[in-house]
Amino acid sequence: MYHPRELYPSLGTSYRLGPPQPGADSSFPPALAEGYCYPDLNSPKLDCFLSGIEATPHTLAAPPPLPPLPPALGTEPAPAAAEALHSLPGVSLSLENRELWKEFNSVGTEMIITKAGRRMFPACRVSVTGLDPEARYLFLLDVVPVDGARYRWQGQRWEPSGKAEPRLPDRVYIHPDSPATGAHWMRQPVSFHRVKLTNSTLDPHGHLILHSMHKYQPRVHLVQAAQLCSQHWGGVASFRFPETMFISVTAYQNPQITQLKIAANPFAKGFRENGRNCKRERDARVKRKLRGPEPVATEAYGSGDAPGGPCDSTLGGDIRESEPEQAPEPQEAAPAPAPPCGGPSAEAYLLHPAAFHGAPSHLPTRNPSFPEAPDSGRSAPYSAAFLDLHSGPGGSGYPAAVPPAPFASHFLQGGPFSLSYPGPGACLDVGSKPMF
DNA sequence: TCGACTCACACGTTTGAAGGGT
DNA sequence: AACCCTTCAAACGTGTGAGTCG
Repeated sequence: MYHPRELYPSLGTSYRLGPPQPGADSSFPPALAEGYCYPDLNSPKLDCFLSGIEATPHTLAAPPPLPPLPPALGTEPAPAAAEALHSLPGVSLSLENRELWKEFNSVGTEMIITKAGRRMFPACRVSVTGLDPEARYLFLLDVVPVDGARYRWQGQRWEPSGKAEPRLPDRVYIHPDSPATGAHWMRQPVSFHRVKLTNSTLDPHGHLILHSMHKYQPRVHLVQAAQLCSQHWGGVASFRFPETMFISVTAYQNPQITQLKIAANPFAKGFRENGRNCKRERDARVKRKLRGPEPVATEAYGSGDAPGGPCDSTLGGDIRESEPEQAPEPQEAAPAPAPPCGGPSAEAYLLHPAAFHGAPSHLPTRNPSFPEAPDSGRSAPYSAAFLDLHSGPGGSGYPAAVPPAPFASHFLQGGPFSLSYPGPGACLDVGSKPMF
């Protein structure tokens, strides 16, 4: 694996990547292994469809040492403007519901994962600026392991308790509006509330597959794509927000998180203090049941807005994100009647996103010809069964102002992209190392 | 025995079809 | 015919707690 700092020494030392710093985070303790290198936190985990881009795998240099981890979650200062880099100059992302995330993060965010798939709450909701209004972009979300440890709740806090499980198939969630114009994306916040997390390794629904009791970091990727069936992808930028880090669980461990979720998530309204599903009411129901038939409840059941209950301003946008008035212009989103695109290509990605969501018939298979990454501890990547991303010029249709940075080569080799501060609190990642 | 996981459950929210009015 | 609005039922999203598994 390459590290951008080695490839591009001019980036300096504050590139945000590295092992946890002891004591840096009150909620999430440092990983077990001292000096553990983040597997690929700072590289877009899109190798599920990028790994097959090149016919022959790279010969890898020894992994360079990694710079330190970002400081405590939620307390991270804004990165220095000159340290970020990507190939979409001027583009910045900000986390819309940052306060809510920070509230969860201060306790230690947990995300339920189930066999059938569970939504993330809070959801990643970002607003973007600096896009070319005319150009088209894809918005992607993925979740990568933060370290090589498995965690256990010790009553008061999360403690590392052993090595992490082997890496699972990498999956990427594609925002349903993709591809859409920059104007569309900048018109309103972009919400990923439909993303579902699962612990089912054979999940057929395309949910993001995670291990329980592991720490993860969501990332948002922005990819410039000239058109729906584009053979050439343009600039790429990847963002992560430290406050969105979470531990995946099958049942909540920290009661504080449970209370926060109930308070903030409208779907859990029934569990609030005055809800019929709150513990007191449920206990009462059980007692009544034991005594006899439950009388019809006629008491005025409150609106569900518990006193002091949440006023999650993000929910409206999150949940109603796909409402008609926010739906893209027909020619913008145009996900429906797609022209036939033959052969493996980026078109396949756009036309068959399920392939990258893990639909059974399209699930990429491991490519044994690719050697295992030397420093990641991960298994060989999944080959791109449907994508053959062609780099280079020729009919991309990109504005001249945009560097002709082919998607594939960007992720595979990195590049001397112009620098741009990603937005308040956001850490901007860039694919600067080969994926295999 | 214990921790992690699964499942059924009750309840609230969201969604979209159906119907009626203008 | 084309809208707009309201109603309603089904689907979906929640946390809970009992049961299961290793």
